[in-house]
Amino acid sequence: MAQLNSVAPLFKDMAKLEHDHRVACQECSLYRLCLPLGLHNKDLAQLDKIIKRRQSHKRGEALFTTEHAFKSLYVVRSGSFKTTISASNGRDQVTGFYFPGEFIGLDALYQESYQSNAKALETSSVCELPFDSLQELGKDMPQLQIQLLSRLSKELSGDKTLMLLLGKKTADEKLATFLLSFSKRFSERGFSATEFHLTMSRGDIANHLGLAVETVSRVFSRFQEEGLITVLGKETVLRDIEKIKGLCG
Amino acid sequence: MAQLNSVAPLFKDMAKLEHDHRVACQECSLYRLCLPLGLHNKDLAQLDKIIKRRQSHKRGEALFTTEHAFKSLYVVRSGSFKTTISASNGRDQVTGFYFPGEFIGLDALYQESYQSNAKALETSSVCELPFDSLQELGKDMPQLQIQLLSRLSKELSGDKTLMLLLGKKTADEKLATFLLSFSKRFSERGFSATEFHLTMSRGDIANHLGLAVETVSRVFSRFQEEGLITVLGKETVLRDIEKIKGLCG
DNA sequence: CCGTTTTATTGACCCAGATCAATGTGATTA
DNA sequence: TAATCACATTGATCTGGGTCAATAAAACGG
Repeated sequence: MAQLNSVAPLFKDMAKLEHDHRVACQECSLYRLCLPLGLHNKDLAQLDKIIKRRQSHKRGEALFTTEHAFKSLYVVRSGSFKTTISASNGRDQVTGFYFPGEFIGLDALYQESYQSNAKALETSSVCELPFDSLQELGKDMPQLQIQLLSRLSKELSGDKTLMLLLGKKTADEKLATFLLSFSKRFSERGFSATEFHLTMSRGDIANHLGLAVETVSRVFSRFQEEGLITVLGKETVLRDIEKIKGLCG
Repeated sequence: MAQLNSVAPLFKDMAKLEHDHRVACQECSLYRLCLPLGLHNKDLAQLDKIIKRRQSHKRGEALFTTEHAFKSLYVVRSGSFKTTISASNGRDQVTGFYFPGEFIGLDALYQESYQSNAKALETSSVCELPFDSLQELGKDMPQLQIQLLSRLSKELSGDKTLMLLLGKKTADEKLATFLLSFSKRFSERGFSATEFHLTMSRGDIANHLGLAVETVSRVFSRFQEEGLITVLGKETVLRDIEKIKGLCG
């Protein structure tokens, strides 16, 4: 489908985020989206020392599961992840998608045990923050604690919004809200707000939004017929953002 | 209904929590459920100084709304509250119910503006923690920061569980889960795990669980027919906790 | 205490979205 | 490059729980 050719270069840009994983916070392109924001240079250097910059995870690989012992928080460095929790009967819920600069594992620190499973959606890398060291560092770096609190609070706020979505919105509203949330997050990261690649499967999207895969597929198709979007598999173009906004409820 | 007489004394005990609202943290019966847990006496005294112990709020009265300027976090001292967020079109979602010792307003600190509305479900009182002072105090009281992080993380974890409920559970499973969650929280507060008073309306319960009022009413009735519970308006007795557990999914 | 309003229950009916089924399409391996 | 497999789309049908409607029963205000 020719009209999607213009999108391709973007996905190459995306790959640039998979830069050398040893680069320090100071030079990291994610700086302004990440934990160190607001830290003084000296403090930043301290923080830098405790961060383990890790190998990349392949698509489908677990970053952690509820079976693993809690040791670290993670910040996405490149790529994307999903988190899930499971009911006793095997059903599970995709609780979130995570992009560069976002924290994974914040719900673990209450009981110091992972409450969810995190899995890479594509080849992805993370910065690992050993929680003990982070705690230690926080004792004489109040700004770091404040940043952490702020991150937790942000995720909390997002989750409440998701409760509204899951509890009160129709399938159309859910999809529209989902698309706009991604548009916002991509543009915050310097990518196009209207043309992007959805790294997760339709199944993951459906699960996250409390819908059946078939419903997601149908709504995508209908949105396309109505000229709101263009979809070709995972490549997505928002053609009428204003109208999509109007659909969010 | 005679079999509910035995429940009455409990609701009187409940009223005891509405004790003198000037009592200091050190003597407060909520101590072990509340923020100061783990603080040294000296620190506790410091914290005590910044807390504003406030008048009680009447049923239906707002503790804060998204219109109010963010100034404080609150801990429920007696009674109960609900929080809601609103979609643009007027629909709203009950995001949580809050009991003595629980924090309200944690989702506000990211943007330093309230993201939800909090309303008293009965005559209730709170301890007000001015955020500026709390922040200041946190700078040389790492244990306090850790407690705060822990509280946020706990709420986050609870919200993920609620996403699972909203996205994946049937009406029966939702109600069963709801009842058990209350049972747990009541018993943590020294009340009966099997006999309690639900302070919120059927409408609030329905909204919170993503159901219609009529459905909640019907499931309550059916659970009663099946001998799982006894309900008389808001008075509730769990008659077969094990079977209810089995229904949670 | 009574009249009014709000909240709860119960029944009858309906629909958004789930489930079932068939087919298509794209990735992965050899 | 064909075979396999996981994922996606589309259509047909079904159903859990929503909506509408009619009481009933609390809660409230005077």
